[in-house]
Amino acid sequence: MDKEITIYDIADALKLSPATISRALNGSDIVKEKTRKKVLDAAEKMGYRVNAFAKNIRTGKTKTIGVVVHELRSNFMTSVLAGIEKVASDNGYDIVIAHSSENKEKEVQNVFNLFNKRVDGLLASLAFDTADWNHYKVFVDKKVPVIFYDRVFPRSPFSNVTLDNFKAGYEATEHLIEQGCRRIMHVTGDISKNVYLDRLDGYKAALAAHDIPVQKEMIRVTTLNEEAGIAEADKVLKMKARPDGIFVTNDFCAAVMMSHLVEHGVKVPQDIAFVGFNDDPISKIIRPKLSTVKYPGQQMGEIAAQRLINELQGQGNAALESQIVMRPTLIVRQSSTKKKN
Amino acid sequence: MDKEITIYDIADALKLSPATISRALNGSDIVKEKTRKKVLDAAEKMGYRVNAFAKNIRTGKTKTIGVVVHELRSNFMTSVLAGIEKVASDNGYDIVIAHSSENKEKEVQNVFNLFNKRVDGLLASLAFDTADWNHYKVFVDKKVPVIFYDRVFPRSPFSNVTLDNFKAGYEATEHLIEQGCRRIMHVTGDISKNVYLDRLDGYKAALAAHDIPVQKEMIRVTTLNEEAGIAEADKVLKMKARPDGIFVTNDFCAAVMMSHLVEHGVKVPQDIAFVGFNDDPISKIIRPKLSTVKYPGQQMGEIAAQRLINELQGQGNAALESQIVMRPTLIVRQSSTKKKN
DNA sequence: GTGAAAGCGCTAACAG
DNA sequence: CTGTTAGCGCTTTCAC
Repeated sequence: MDKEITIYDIADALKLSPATISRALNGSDIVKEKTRKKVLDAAEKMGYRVNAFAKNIRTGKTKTIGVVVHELRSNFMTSVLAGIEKVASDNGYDIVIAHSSENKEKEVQNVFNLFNKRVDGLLASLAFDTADWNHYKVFVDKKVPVIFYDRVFPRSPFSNVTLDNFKAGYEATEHLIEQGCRRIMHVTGDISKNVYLDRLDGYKAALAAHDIPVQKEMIRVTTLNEEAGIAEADKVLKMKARPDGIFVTNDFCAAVMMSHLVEHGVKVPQDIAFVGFNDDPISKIIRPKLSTVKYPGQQMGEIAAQRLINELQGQGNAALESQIVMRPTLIVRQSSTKKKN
Repeated sequence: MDKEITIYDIADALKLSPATISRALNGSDIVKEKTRKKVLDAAEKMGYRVNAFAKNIRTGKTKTIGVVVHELRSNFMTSVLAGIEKVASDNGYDIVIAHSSENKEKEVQNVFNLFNKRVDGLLASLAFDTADWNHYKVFVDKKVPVIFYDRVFPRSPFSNVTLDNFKAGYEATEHLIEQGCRRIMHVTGDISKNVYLDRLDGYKAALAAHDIPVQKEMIRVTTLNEEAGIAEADKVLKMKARPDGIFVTNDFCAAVMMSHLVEHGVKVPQDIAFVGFNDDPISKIIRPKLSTVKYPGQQMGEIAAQRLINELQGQGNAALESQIVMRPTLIVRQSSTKKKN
């Protein structure tokens, strides 16, 4: 009961050769239908399980794709993962998740780890402070395909799947303008990341389109965590000329800021309108409910995984569609509704 | 550049035997210091990377532990994972995470998957609707150690690490009683899980200790999601005799209920005091801030992982300490503070 | 259709 | 201290 069953055991039991067992198990079409059945039955009955290592060592393939995530704690990310998992398992691939907790060191370590595990391909989203792609070079060297999703390198030779962050930033900002805001603050994250840089550009473009000057002091680059939310709220309270609208690129941070301001007598949306980002559950629970930008995480995962698998199976048009950009949706709730309909 | 470097290549280059290379690479102490250095240098220079499969197939060990999580989306869970990761990597183990999204089918599939991947040991927390442990039997049969954490089987032959849910339930309820509540509602999850059953028992015991009768209609078994929160809040609104305190075993659901009630004119904590569970970030953002029960996720992860590794290394006292229970802390915020100090 | 045999990269006796 | 040798379980020519 302790010993593993191997194809040799099945071969012995059936008076066949290991080669035939192997062929039958792998659905080779040159084995007689009757034999195949017999083998499959025996395998089942004897409790046979492939030894993936032995298989991998021979084939050089692992049928596994690695997924590097920068953070697990978000709704968006779990949706993306769900999408990846779906497509992967539909195509017979396993996935192994490595999460870097927004930490570059960990990301580097994880990437090497996945490389050593010999994943067939890699899907990755960058940690907050990842600035170079040296650690992905091993994959390039061995010609193991890598596709980035969500947080990608601004200008890199890799394929990637992203949200249209520019458009998202533009629409969120324009929405605030349409609600009558003129002094719009933008609270965002590290703009060396495409994600935040593009949203910022969208914000600027929307202001420009409506002839509102961009003011440097209204653009706040922060860590987007709880402390940052409180700190920024405090700064707003101290401003002589407060903003009348704030676009924060993260719901959690937006919620913190908003609560803090409300607690200090600011009326939302009347004094200051708010728009967040992500459609996190928190946006529906907080009062006033937070307007936000939603994007299709599950589909992003599905698309990224499908492209990787296509490439693995040699059907890749990587060169033809190396950048895929997905469209966001603005969700308007009370926090930004100054005008009643 | 495309070909993998093997220990044979190094052996050839250095005019040594593969065995010596292997020994040097694995830090065996019977190899001469000078040779070891030479080998390590060469390996580095030639770009050698172990082939984990070849290694695993020989040793029968993968130096990998599988982690089954019922849900990733919580703060608590990511803390647990961080703890597991820390201990694992300190001991030279990799971890592979499989998440079941509260879905039994997926859990079953993940467990088999990890089994096939030949993890050396398993840490698992059960999905919402997992009721039997048939899928873990393969591990038992092959004597691969499994330790459950957080969500465990109420009465099972496995070791586990849990929160003292009874105590948590007791303290949360007693706190409400001390604040003057007498009609205390308990909103919780599936009580076939230890987690919820024990909290319920704690709730009942606290009521009993204060001579408050337990009323069946005040105990609500729900799914603890958003819809459940709204539905329960609606039911409360329709009650002739409303509760004056509610203990919800999940912060998110508590927040939803609370918001909904407040929106319908209920004053929190004056009319109804609230206590949640988990110390989720949301508990600090919502107004009034939510009292809650916090527990040490990171330590739970560390302890679970350490115990598993001890067992793997034959230092296990599994029989002696098969159940480890961790102590929760009640965090009092505005949502339950009826009495001012 | 099936079998025999070689070998993937590595480790673990057993010698020396 | 180092080398020789024999597999681990599987796939894959090449024969039959």
